[in-house]
Amino acid sequence: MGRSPCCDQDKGVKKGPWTPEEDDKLTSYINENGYGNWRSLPKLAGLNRCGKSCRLRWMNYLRPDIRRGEFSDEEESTIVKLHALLGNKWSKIASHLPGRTDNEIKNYWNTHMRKKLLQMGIDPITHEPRTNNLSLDVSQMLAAAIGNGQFGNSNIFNNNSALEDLLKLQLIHKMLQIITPNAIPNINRFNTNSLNPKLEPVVNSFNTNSVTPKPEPAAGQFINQTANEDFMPSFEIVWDCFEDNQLPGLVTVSQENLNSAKPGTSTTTEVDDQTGAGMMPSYYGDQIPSIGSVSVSPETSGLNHPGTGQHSSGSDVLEDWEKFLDDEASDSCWKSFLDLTSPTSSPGPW
DNA sequence: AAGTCAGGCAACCGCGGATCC
DNA sequence: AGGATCCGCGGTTGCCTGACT
Repeated sequence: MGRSPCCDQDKGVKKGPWTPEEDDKLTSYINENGYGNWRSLPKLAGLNRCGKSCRLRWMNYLRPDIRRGEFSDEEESTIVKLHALLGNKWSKIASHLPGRTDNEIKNYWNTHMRKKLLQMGIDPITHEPRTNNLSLDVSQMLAAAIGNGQFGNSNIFNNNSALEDLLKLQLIHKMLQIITPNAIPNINRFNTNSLNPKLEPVVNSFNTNSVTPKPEPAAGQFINQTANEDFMPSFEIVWDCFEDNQLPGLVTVSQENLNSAKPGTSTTTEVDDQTGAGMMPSYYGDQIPSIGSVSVSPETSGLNHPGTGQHSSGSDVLEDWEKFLDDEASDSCWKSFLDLTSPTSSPGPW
């Protein structure tokens, strides 16, 4: 009845780092015979190892199609998006990155990308800004300036990855919201391409410039995002898997950037095929994107309402902002921005 | 030069679903 | 049918290496 004991129960099997000799034995055995039964493989290959260990070594290191080395911007972008969609499903994420292993992606995420997102003020778990939503309105300086291409040749977008650029842009936007609540347009989507960054604001329902105005809340009224539909902004949740390439609460990466990760393939199709379209509604059911998803009057912003819990979020932004300013590249970014927005600069769009 | 610390990564561990007997 | 085992996955550990003091 049943099977013989698992190899885990074998006594005296070697553990720890693999030697080149062991690698050779495993590689040559699999090259000759293939793999299938990992449990019996070590004995047949002449290895004093657990089958599990052999499988891991082959899958994560010895496989001929393994691609090692730095992750490209495109790969990073893909990982972030897939992680936002799938969570810590490293094997599923790896299946979209040819040559990369789940273990490698997991390690890369934990050591590099998680840190990077945190520095940018993004929660690596929820993929939402570690801030709350403050009132936005008026000047549209950021949106208009970039929309007019005035930043097109500036240093605001350096030779960073598209992801870094987008996250920095988002942080600037968030900071401006705090500095001048009610003065910055709500922006749902940041579209960019590597050469000519372009920002397309999706006007919020409470903006003075709103296209489809909705009733203002009473002064002092705090809006519950999910409970009060009347005050729900007309934000566009258009993250149809990868159709619009929008991270929840984050930014929209251009299709061009995404496609470049896997030329000639449609990421949207792949994800749909493997996860099913039904995944998205439940996802959004629990995690409504926050940037641009809520608009409140000046009176209802966290800055004016201690105790709403929004202050701590604001200080998070300040911390992130300090980190951002510590970044050398930010210097030139800020200069460009301040030059543009100072009274002595050439007339802006506002 | 030696000691300490932190980051990166390969490998192990434990769990759960799939499969076998 | 149900217990035993396999397989794959995600989380965690621990070693190695380079930077810093």
